Amino acid sequence: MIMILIIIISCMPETSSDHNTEHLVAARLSSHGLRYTAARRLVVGCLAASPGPLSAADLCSTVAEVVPLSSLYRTLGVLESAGVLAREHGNNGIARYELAEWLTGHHHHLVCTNCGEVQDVVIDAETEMKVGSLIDHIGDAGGYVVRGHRIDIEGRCSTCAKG
Amino acid sequence: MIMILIIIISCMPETSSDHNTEHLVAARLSSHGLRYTAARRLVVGCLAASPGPLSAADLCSTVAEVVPLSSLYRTLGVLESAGVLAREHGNNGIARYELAEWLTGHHHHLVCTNCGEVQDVVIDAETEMKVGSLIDHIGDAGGYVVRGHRIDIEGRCSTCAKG
DNA sequence: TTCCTTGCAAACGATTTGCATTGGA
DNA sequence: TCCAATGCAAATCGTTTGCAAGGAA
Repeated sequence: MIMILIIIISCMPETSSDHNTEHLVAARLSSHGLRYTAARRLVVGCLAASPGPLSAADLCSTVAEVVPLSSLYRTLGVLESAGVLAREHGNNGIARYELAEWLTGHHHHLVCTNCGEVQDVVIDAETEMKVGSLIDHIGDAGGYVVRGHRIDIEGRCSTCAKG
Repeated sequence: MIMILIIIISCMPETSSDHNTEHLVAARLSSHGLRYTAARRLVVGCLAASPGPLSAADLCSTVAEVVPLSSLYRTLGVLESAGVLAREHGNNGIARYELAEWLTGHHHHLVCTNCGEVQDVVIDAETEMKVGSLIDHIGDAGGYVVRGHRIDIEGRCSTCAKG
């Protein structure tokens, strides 16, 4: 089992920033009195390597051999409440998880209305600032104390647009 | 039972535009070979009168005496697939329904991160155009054929901000 | 008569949880 | 040793569906 784990981990793409992510997550968990176990590393690694948020089922297809479904959910729950992960719900009601923005940076989502794929997009700083300040004004006008925003851009991904 | 229905309907706020909505919905359903029954009128009426999307449970608390839960879900399903309603999922995974944008106009949502309330907001046309064109560019750059967008403004509603 | 609609109860599926066990610091 | 983490099975809960009865055109 440990060997399987090692194989899976060693097969995962790894960038230099991943090392930093690992370190930050470890520190965060430790400061919450939580351990950074193999299963948790595996989940964080998968999410760090993914171009967009993943559902429990998505993750399960990668980690099922080492992490049973119920443990996967528990892992996701722990990581979410520690602020390491963010959860969101697509239009089908299924939860998807991604690394929290303090780890990945602020970004938005391209959502394919055909195949359901979700892809991260980063907006250039200037545009983000423009959009952000417009949005903050709108929130204020509605009597809200604005804390943030989510933008989902809906359309057809390059694959589905061809069909 | 019919009397209860009449009482509930007659208690609902009704604006001049609601009459138009009724008419448009009736036409849409009819063109799909569907009937605009009392239960469906009731649901459409509730949603038209609401300042934001409602969950099945929200609706149920209003209509439970006349529409059992399973029928409510069926009603919502039929109205959605006829394009009368749009479904969305809050961060808790529970489905919320609202009238489709061709009935209400394009709008966005203020989401209270504390109490979960969702409120519609309309952005003035000029701002919407600016934001919209920025968003379309971003989608294009990501290889998407952009069809629309959703903006959720997150913060604390005026009630929760006081606490 | 035909077909849409309804209601009840049962089924589903994603997610959560109780409990006993394992394992790391 | 102590407490967090795990695995299994069972429970939850929002939502869907099969089937038989009701109702409008």
